[in-house]
Amino acid sequence: MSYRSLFYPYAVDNIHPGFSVDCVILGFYKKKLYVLLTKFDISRYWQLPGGFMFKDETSDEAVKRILAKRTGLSDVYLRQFHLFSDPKRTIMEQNSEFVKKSAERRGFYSEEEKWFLQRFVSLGYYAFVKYENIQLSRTEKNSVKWFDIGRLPALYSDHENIIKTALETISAMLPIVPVGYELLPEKFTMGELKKIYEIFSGKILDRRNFKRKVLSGGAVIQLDEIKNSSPYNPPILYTFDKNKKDMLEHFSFI
Amino acid sequence: MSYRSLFYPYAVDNIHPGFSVDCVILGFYKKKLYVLLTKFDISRYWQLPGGFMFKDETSDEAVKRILAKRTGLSDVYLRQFHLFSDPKRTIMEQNSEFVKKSAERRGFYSEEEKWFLQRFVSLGYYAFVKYENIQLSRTEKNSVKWFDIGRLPALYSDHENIIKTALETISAMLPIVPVGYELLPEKFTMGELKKIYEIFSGKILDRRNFKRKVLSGGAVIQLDEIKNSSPYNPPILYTFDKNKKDMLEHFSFI
DNA sequence: GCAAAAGTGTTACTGGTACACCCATGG
DNA sequence: CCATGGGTGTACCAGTAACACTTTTGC
Repeated sequence: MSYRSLFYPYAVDNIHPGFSVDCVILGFYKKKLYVLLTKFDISRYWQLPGGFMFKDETSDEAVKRILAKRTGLSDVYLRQFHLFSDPKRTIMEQNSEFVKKSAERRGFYSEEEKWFLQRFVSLGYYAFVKYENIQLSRTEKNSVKWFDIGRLPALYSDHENIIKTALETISAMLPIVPVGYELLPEKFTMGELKKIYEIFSGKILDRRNFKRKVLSGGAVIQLDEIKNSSPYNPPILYTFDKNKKDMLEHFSFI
Repeated sequence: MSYRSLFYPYAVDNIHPGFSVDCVILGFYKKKLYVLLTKFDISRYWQLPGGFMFKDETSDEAVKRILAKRTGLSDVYLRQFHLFSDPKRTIMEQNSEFVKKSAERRGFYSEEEKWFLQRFVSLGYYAFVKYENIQLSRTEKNSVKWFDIGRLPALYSDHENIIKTALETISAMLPIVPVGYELLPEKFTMGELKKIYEIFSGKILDRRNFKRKVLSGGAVIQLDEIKNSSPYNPPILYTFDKNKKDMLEHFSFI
């Protein structure tokens, strides 16, 4: 059996040199924040979904392409947040090991993949997706899994730092990031929305004041429905007013 | 007379490939915002101070190096804000013309400079400097000038867009950017501080409310001095409380 | 009946907004 | 004496913070 290069479809002559993108894909599920990570079977580390930029692409297009491949989703809220450019961020031993294992499996060593053994700067993106909409497209060579943001496994390269920086950036910009809108499903409870803001802000919010403020903004409307699947006193469901979607980037619940 | 390459000290084998940095250096003087631009004598366009990143540098180090060379300043407030990656952002005709003119002047054409005729992505930084501290280090081949932000000349490549994006970014993040602290001299008047916030926010602020808010924060202290050089009723001078400098990144005058 | 989640309303305080009058200087 | 910049204080309103009791459900 023959293996295609693990770098496919990337090669030295079709990518922008020394440049990669990495994407911190966040999802919210049962009161917790999760980040989507992938692992190649021959790698010892989990890593952020990422890849390279073709010569005729913008970085946004590259990330969208990569993300569509991993999650099947398009139209995802996606923002670049930082370029990671420390010359020491690329851990050359990890990359060498990767190229070596890939070569072993293919049964021959190819000069072709030498381009991978150089310094890369990486543009970090964060993305918000609706957890339930994602179907993890695992293949035999490539696992994809959600990880609780508080319990990350050993990560490739500086990816732990990329995740940390993403979360800090989002926190700092919470008032102008539509984090609730993007992370929650169509219908959600006030408790879920509150929880998201609590996670990112690191503060406990008052239930009653939070609700009043959210509803006073007018972008969230109360439905005539309750979520009866939940235990205890069933909560009311809410939804975002799609007409006022634009407000969400400029108005804040916090 | 022989000319050194205009790209000196950059060459294909010492820079990170396909990557540049550009810096929007802002200064405040007499109620107006200025941006620092440079022009090579052989170029038809003004441009942002920028350059390339050496193989052993971070992008921050590259920008600091470039900025020190242009302005003589170190310890400048400097932040990356966006990576410009449109494949069409590099206007190849402009670059070709530049290489050609440079070659003509040197009297020979060198293959060496071919690396300049490729696609570059550029990491944008903004910097705040104290206008009065800058001495423009013009050379015979290279002009450096302040331009009123509202009256820019024809700019190289996508630099007009980079400036526009920088200003938008700063506006969006005004509450967490210490714009007053970095742009104003040691001693300043309340009117000057207010003007800076008005420029970035695009709003007219109430003099009395602004002052009250600023002083209630505690990071600005009133001096026992007036600025008697000014016309009309001489204003009181203020200064930032250096002990509370950290607050300025987290507290807002607006 | 107890624990957990969620529903509801009032009060007090603080911070923001709006606004008017006076003073100093230069032309 | 007028235009311009700057100094000062008050009154009102809105938004925020703090807070208690009741309901539903499962165990």
